[in-house]
Amino acid sequence: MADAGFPLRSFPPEIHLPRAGRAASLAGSMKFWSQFFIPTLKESPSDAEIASHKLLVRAGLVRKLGGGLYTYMPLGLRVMKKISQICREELDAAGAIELWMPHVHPVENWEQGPRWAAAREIMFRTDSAGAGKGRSKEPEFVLGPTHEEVITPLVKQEITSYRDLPKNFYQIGTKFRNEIRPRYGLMRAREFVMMDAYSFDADDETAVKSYFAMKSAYEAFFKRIGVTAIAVEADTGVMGGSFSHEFMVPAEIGDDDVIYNEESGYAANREKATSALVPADLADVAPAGPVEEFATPGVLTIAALAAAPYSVPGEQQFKTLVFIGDGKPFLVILRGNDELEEAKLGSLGFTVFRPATAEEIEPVLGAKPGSLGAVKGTIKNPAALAGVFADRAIRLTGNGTTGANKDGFHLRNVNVTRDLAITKFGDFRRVRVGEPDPKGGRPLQAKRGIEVGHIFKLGTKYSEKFGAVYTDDQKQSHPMVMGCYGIGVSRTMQAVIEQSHDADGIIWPWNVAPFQVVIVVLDPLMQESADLAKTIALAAEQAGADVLIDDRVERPGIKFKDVDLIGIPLRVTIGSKGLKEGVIELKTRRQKDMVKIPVAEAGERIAAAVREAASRA
RNA sequence: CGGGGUGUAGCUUAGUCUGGUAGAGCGCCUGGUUUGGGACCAGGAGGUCGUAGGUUCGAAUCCUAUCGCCCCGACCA
Repeated sequence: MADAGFPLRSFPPEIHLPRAGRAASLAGSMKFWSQFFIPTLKESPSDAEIASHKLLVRAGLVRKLGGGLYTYMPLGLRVMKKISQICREELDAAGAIELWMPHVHPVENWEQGPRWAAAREIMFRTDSAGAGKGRSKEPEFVLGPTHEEVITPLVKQEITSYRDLPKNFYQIGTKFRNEIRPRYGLMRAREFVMMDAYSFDADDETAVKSYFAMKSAYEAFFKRIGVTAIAVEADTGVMGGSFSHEFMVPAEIGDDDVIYNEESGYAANREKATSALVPADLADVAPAGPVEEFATPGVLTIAALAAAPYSVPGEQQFKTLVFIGDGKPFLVILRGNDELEEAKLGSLGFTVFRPATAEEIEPVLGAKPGSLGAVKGTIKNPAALAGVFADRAIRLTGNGTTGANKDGFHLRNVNVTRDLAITKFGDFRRVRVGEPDPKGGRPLQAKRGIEVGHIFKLGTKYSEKFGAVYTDDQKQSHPMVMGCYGIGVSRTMQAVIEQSHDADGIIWPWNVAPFQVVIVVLDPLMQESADLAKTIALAAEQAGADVLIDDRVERPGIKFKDVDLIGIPLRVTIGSKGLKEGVIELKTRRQKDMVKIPVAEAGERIAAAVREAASRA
């Protein structure tokens, strides 16, 4: 068989640009499909549910090792590198400094930190009973899910003066979380790639500046990689801290609900979202009379009390929930028809909390679930309670009904201020679509989103625990004010696919495409095709594109299908049919139509197309 | 952790209810015909039916245990 002029691997050496003296870059490294490795699949793997997960596998970007564990294949790795590099550039521009920390942490760091109790569940750790395997004592290690417990002691050690602040350190690397249920490919993985950054400031004012500098860097980052991500107010969760934004990619398959109103600009994670349901100047309803007890045999639910013969509407009931926070029971009071937003209990300051069991409830309140209440004087052992926390919305309810803390009895004419033993009001209910938004009073809407980034203003939670203090110009010692910031790099790659694909495959945004130009050589054994491919590839590469040359000896259908699947933005087709007319074809992944370009102008025109695409990206 | 499903060739799967020679498509290998949107013909290789025990003359199939994976829920920096 004639190998004349091909495969393209036999390129004469002079067309390879010299490496010496060039900066390290992905650019200028054209690949030949026949020499590269892009194992595409016609069929979707049976364990993939969502489009982006199927495409990740079908396009040969990743392969699964086990649940939530993935190999990044050569093509996928190229995308990951590009996303990381853009992330790096934007963070550097914002003044952050890259470093690299171990991902294996001594467990002591975590035991000393503020969130060990809450975080240990999801952390991989060495077997503390590992002794007896040859060594009498095994040190214990955990795999880092993030690095506050490493960076804070480091900064404590290295930075002691206000002159060295502020500082913002970041790294891009592997993170480990033993997710209870990994799913959707890279969306929720056990091992994943994340950028994490940590800012240290002398005071609150500059810490806020650092925070918003990072917010801007994030916005620039997501814009550059070509993904729509919106910043929404978020719950601080286990991280703690004073405020927080999440960056969400809108997508049906997202894990989070974003509550928003387009006109007012309000946007928040449902866990954090609030509404203007309760007016600030709300006056209490006048009591209709003294509290009355009445028998409600067998009535254990809000719905049962709302039904005949009692007919007390849900919003006229007070719902009493019992939780155990750091070992002590506490109560949460909501309107009967409202749902608890459990994340909001995080603001109460407990390290860990969970719903109480029926056995735990009875000795404290004096009744079983279904007849519980918080009316003064009815609680069996009020001294045992860590507090009674009431959702503000219960103030909308006057002369309501609640459990009597006596099985089979309820109380009516219950009024919030007069009758309930409330420690503190707060926002604990889940908002509903249609309620007035807190910014402009317009109706709230909801959509699903994928969380791809998260920024927190942490305050001094970690610096105090680890003693990360500095001395100011008055010789006074203060804890540093911290912020922490994360971007899920691998998750972002999948979010891009989820947001940018069609029935044929992925449509990569220019800046993160594994290759920006693919040259489909339909007759790779023809010398003329091979020569032209070389010329065009060089021109495209010199214009700044990463070039893939499909030099495989395959039928055209297979080549076109593969190219669409892997989503390369610009496609140049060289075929004998076109060459007879003296033309090649140029087509974008996004558009169906193609333009014919005279062979003589090919290099120049392709280079122009590359420059144009790059300038638009 | 609770509920549901599933495990058969590299991939997608049929067969399991009702026990009796393990089948197909894709992919792969050989030869030929093809050649601008996942071709066709002929031939071929490839399977401890997740694993371990049990029932049976006989188990992919029935029973028990166990492991993996997927979905729903809980959970989720």
